[in-house]
Amino acid sequence: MFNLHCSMGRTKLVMKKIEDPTSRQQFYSKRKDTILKKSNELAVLCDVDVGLLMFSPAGEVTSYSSKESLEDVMLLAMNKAGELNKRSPENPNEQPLTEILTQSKHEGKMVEKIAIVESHEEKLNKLKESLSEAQQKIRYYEPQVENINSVQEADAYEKFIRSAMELIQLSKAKLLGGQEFFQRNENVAVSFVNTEDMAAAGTSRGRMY
Amino acid sequence: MFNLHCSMGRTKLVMKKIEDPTSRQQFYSKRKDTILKKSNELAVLCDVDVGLLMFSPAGEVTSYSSKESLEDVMLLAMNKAGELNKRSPENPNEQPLTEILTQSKHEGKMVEKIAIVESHEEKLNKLKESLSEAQQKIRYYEPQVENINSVQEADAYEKFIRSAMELIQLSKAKLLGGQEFFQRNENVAVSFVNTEDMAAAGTSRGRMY
DNA sequence: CCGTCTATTTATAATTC
DNA sequence: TGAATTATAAATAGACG
Repeated sequence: MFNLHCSMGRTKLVMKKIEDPTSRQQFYSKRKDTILKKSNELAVLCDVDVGLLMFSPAGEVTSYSSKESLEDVMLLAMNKAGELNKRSPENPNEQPLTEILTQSKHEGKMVEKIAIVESHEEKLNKLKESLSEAQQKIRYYEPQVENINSVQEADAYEKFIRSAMELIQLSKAKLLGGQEFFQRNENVAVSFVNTEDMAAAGTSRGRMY
Repeated sequence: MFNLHCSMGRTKLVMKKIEDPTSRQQFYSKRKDTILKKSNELAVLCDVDVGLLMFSPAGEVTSYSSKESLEDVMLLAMNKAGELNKRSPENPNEQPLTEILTQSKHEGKMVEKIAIVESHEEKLNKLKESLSEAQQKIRYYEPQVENINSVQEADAYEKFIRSAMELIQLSKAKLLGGQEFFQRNENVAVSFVNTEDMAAAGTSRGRMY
């Protein structure tokens, strides 16, 4: 139900607490630096305020802020939040623009993500279906000999495969000029009797029997 | 001396404010998501507390915290040491941070959603691969006559299909007591010569000529 | 404006020294 | 053990639609 993996490098990691303390601390140190670096890049390149707090597995605090102190950034956010609380009492209908912007953006994104998840679920199911269908079909063409228990069953498989063979033979005949309908190959001879079977074979695609 | 550049991709960027507002906003959006994701990874993999606050160029606040609220993380840090207490806020907690708390929850859910999307994408890709493989195989068995342009091509298909037929014939022969290897059917006769072709057909999958 | 693609750079897990 | 190396995955800038 959740993201199982993350990260680059030789292999992917499971999104789950690293149990070995040494590895965990090592991991933390590296990743912490990267996040710090990227936070700083964001703050500088976009000229925005960023505040960051991280606790190491040992409890050591690392903080970053684009302003003098992290508190300044927090206060900014608090003020922002406070602004959102202000409503003009005389005009209850009049919502502060900032509130509309921020809230709707959040909601919008949530809805968007949920939509993506749903669409993926749909795609997944369709794909699974297609795959299962395709694999079923392949079972007809590549039957497991040990699973065939009767001549009738074998005949059913054979019929199916024969339609494919007929298609090819037909194709070859056409390519050779359509003159010799009965083809002879180095090591295989196939003869056809009527075209009904061919037609039937041609339309038998998609559904099995 | 210092890091004058940053980033991956086609070129390096100068560590300086992006002047074009559109580019800046675009840059912010992408990078913000990455930092959120990585912060979450750090929190989960290392089982530590992380708090993050980012302002967009437009002033929109994005927050993340591994705890219920960013406030919790902040308080943790404040209790930890005076490191962050350079300035004691003149209006301490005059405004409860309910808004931030709410936003944190939103972001937390966002992270979760993003994770789901990613795991789905992974599954999707795997399925697509399997399906494409299966369909490729089926193309050998159900060639589109109109797409076969040479006898050589037709021969390749034929060999492939023949191996399936041989399997069936073999199976039938066994079921019938292994006496008649050459089967005769109502309207089609197929004879086999050697098994080399089968092997060849079996390995020729993937690419046609 | 927003997604997609691709070449390139970064980040980094595993491994080596 | 831990710093350096290597192989691999992720991030992402720029281009295109």
